[in-house]
Amino acid sequence: MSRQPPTLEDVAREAGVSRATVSRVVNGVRNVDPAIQEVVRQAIDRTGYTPNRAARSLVTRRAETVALVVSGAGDLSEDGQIDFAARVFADPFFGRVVAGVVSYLRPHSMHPVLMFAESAKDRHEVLSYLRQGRADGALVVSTHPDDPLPALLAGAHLPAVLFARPARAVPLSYVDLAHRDGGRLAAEHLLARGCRTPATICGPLDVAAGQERLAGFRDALARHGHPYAPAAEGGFTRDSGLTAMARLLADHPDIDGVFAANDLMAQGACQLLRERGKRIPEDVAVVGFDDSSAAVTCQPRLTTVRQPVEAMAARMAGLLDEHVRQVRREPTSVVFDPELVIRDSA
Amino acid sequence: MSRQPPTLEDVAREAGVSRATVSRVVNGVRNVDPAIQEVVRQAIDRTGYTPNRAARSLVTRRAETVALVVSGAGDLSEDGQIDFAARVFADPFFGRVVAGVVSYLRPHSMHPVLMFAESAKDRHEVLSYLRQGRADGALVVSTHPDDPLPALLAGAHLPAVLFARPARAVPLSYVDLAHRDGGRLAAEHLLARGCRTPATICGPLDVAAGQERLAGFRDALARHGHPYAPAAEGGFTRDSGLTAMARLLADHPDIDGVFAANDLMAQGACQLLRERGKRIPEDVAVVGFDDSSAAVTCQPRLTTVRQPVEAMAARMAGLLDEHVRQVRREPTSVVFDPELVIRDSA
DNA sequence: GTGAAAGCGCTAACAT
DNA sequence: ATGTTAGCGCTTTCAC
Repeated sequence: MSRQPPTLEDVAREAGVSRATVSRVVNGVRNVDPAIQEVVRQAIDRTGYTPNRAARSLVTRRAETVALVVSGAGDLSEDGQIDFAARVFADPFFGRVVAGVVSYLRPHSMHPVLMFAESAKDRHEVLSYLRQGRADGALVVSTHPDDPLPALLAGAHLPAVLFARPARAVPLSYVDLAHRDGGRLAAEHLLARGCRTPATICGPLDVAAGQERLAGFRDALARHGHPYAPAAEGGFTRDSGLTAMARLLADHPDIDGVFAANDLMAQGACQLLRERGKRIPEDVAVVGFDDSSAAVTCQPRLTTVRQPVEAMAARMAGLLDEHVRQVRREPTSVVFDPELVIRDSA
Repeated sequence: MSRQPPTLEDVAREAGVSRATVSRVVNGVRNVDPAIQEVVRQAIDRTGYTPNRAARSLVTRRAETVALVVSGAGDLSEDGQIDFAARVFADPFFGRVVAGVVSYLRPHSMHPVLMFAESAKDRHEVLSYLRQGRADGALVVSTHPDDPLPALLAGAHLPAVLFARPARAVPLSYVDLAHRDGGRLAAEHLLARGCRTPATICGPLDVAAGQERLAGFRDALARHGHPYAPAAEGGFTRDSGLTAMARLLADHPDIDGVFAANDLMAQGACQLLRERGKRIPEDVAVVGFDDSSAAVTCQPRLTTVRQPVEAMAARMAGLLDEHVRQVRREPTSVVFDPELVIRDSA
């Protein structure tokens, strides 16, 4: 049915020049007579020519594609896989990562291939994907501190950049947030609005982000004369925030301020608080973390510590690009600053 | 630093056979002596050989990659783009689509490239991406009835499969849900539990899914002696569900059952209902649609019409694969049946 | 400034 | 059953 797509050869014949010349104008290389350039350009339009990427990649050794891999640590069944993917995107965080990555990639005419790596087999697949040259490098978002993928990537000398500092040191670039400062911001805001007994729903303590946000919160509190703040650990999900809030309230009924280590948990906390008839922020002030879509969906709208995920993800893509182009050879880290966004909950 | 990766040639030399033989064992083609197979396999292990995809694609004319494109109808600015991507993933629907697509693709060692097409330029880019042979076909999820992409794809004879029947007929395969049956299911359940004055928060009426769910709901009601049911139009977002519910309640204070055309809107409706002191389902029963993660997050957990998004997306990928492999030549449609999932809200 | 020609690494006839 | 060979479409020296 559909005839073969036109090749360089076809365009060259049409324009009455050589393949090399056409290639030069296609790739915007100088040293081509403007008049000939025009002729070639017209021939391209007439034929509807589009360069064949495989052929180009074969010689340039670039795929102009990066792998965006969401990586766990487990070894899930096939059924688990599908849940993993769906669960991952249930958190507004990943949508923002995707948005940020694409915002960098698109203008550079690169595209992300989505990969999920939850098992040893998956991880092997990611490596082989890169080794096959199907992608020039990997952008990896680990969901688990024990994720072995970063080390594997580094060991294979494959270009990769991480979102967040890995639990175990690995010679790879990463972008991150000053989580500790974020915790501090939350504490100071709660104190400034007059909270007497602040508490926190912290993130999983085996994740650096969880630890650091908590540490920053407690440090700031301590510096203002609050030697102790109750904490209940959550799992960064809405439900876990809700149950953590219930525990907190049971143990310390007089709590009047809560810092939740992400917006989802803050949302859960708000829900429980409302069910218990507490007014927010009058009875209990709530500060979230991330400034994700959940922050504005929440009732009331969340005062929260903003993590500029889109910008971070874009930067991550930029770093990878530099590594791929060999403009940057040594691993580096870029740490972003959090920012307090004041809305209605505190 | 890193020496060139090994090629077929290297393996052949190492194994003492020809390139062709190595290629045969790599591609699992029969007609290779088991003993030689073993020798070759060892040589592959020893050299750490991985086939170069560009070279293979160049001759097979297959990228083993498909584009997963989320497509609108607008012509947004660069800033709009990033919002679009983030907004898209804010709906749990897309995470499920991704999960389903990946569940088919992975076992077939194919991978999805994520693309967002919100402007004419974007659409052109999708077309040229496919024409360049970087992806073998497109899986498209339109977010707008006026989306011109399906027609462009069909016009260019590029393999593509749609999620949901397009507003304007286009010779492309698609998967869809029997939305009308879904609306009927909701109506019958509400009636069966004794609702006297059912109403609906319908989806946007310019989208087929919105229309059909409403029509199915009203038809079923009519067949049971309810000639009229109040409807308020929402935009498939939580907020729009909340305000639609408010309108409904203002105009018809005696409503005792609501069918929301998706779970997000049902969630918004529940929130408003609770704020107004209505008990769910005692005072007002609520039925959602989709059975997304929002259904179980909701308070109370949502009785809802299940749309098997993952299975639909997987099937969509399967259809595309058939078209790409030319196993299927004519466009086809696969319509899935909805199913009522009873939980606590009705 | 332009063309000729040599591959990039692989698959698929075609020979043997 | 295995090897030989001819490309796939492109970029890139190297001559001119």
